[in-house]
Amino acid sequence: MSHTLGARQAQKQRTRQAFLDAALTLLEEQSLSSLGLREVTRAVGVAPTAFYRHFRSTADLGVALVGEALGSLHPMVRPTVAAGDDSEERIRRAVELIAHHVDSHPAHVRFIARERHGGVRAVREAIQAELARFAEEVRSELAADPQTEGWADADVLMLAHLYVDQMLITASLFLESQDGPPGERERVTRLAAQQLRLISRGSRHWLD
Amino acid sequence: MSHTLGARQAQKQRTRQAFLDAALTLLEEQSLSSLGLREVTRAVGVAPTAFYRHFRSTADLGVALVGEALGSLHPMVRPTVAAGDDSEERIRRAVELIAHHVDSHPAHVRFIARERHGGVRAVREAIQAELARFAEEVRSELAADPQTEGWADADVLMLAHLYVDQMLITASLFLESQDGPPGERERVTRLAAQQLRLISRGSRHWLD
DNA sequence: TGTACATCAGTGAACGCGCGTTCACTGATGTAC
DNA sequence: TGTACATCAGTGAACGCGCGTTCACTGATGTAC
Repeated sequence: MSHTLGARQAQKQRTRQAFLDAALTLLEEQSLSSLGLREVTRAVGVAPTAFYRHFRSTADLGVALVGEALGSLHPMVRPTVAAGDDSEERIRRAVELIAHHVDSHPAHVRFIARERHGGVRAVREAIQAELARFAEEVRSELAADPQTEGWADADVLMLAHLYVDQMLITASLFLESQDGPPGERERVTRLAAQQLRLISRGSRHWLD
Repeated sequence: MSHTLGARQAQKQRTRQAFLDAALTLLEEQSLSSLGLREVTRAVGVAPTAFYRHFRSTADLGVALVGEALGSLHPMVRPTVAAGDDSEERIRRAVELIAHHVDSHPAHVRFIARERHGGVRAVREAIQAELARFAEEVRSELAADPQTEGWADADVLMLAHLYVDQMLITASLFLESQDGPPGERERVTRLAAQQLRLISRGSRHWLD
């Protein structure tokens, strides 16, 4: 085992991760506000009291999940939005990137969509804060693009929010398409691409 | 009392409505998947068993709330979207209409935002079905507009979904602005108006 | 209008169950010398 | 390297509590004649 961490610390981290993974799985069928502490410890295979060695409450665990879930989403943000033009290739790749992310982290996407407006204040606020950071990052990406030259700062941020929201809506549609009829995924792909195109057109003619 | 309904039926309806109202209030602080049957009956002031005279479960009650909540939203849809141009006056009125709706039915808006991706399948599906109907209605409104002449049918529906989603995002932002700093409401008003303008511009140049 | 019977919204007691939290504990890991 | 002590992740028993659901009931309202 790693000497820099110590066997005890390493084991604790592994258990903590097991809590997060088990919770994420359980949250596919319910909301955080109804997730039970005993339910999670049962899924992990430890005593109920072990929970308190890692989290103060299920809400606390939820906040930790926000970091994990939006951390995995993070690398996806820039490429989705880079350059505001409607080059076919760029839009195609952006939508594919979202679809791929939903395929590889479906539980993360579901968690964020579900708890963004969910019943647990601390988690809601953590998600809003992270999404605001995303929007700020997208804003700075867009500001560097010649497309937004001469735009008011507030308008660049407005467009950034539009892209971030659109990204989440699309991710959520891909998620739902997983238990939909065959061909649903393709329908969502086309829909998302057309919506990005329309937003692009709007950007291109913003200063008309 | 109304002769056409009967005192018994009328009283039953009143109790049922009390259940819906109490549940909506309780759902401001939690999700449907953690709402308890006894919690609701306690709020109404009846015995727990009275619940079963009206609903099979809290999920069933949730489905009834979907009808009520989206019914109240319904009259708002058409005017928000009527005519795809970006006339200042039209956009201003649309945003004001949304803001007014959030002011007068905050609990309905919160319920829909929360449960749209929430932990109760039957409710999620009921909301998706109603929103699809909204989108269809918006589509038919847009199709009648000269703006969309020559558009593919799928693209008109695509734009309709964009408007419906935008409407919900805006409503949700207004809701959050209620416990935000002063001036937040005005910021949301401007943001929403600019986003509608951008979508309008995109529509206007769709066939370029 | 009055009477006899049917309906049914709401009651209240009872049930078994799983919940979150407390507490003193154990025993493997870490640390000081 | 070996020893003695400290730390602390995970345990297991115990608690009081509120949950959803069942059941036989009551009494006001509705209906038939």
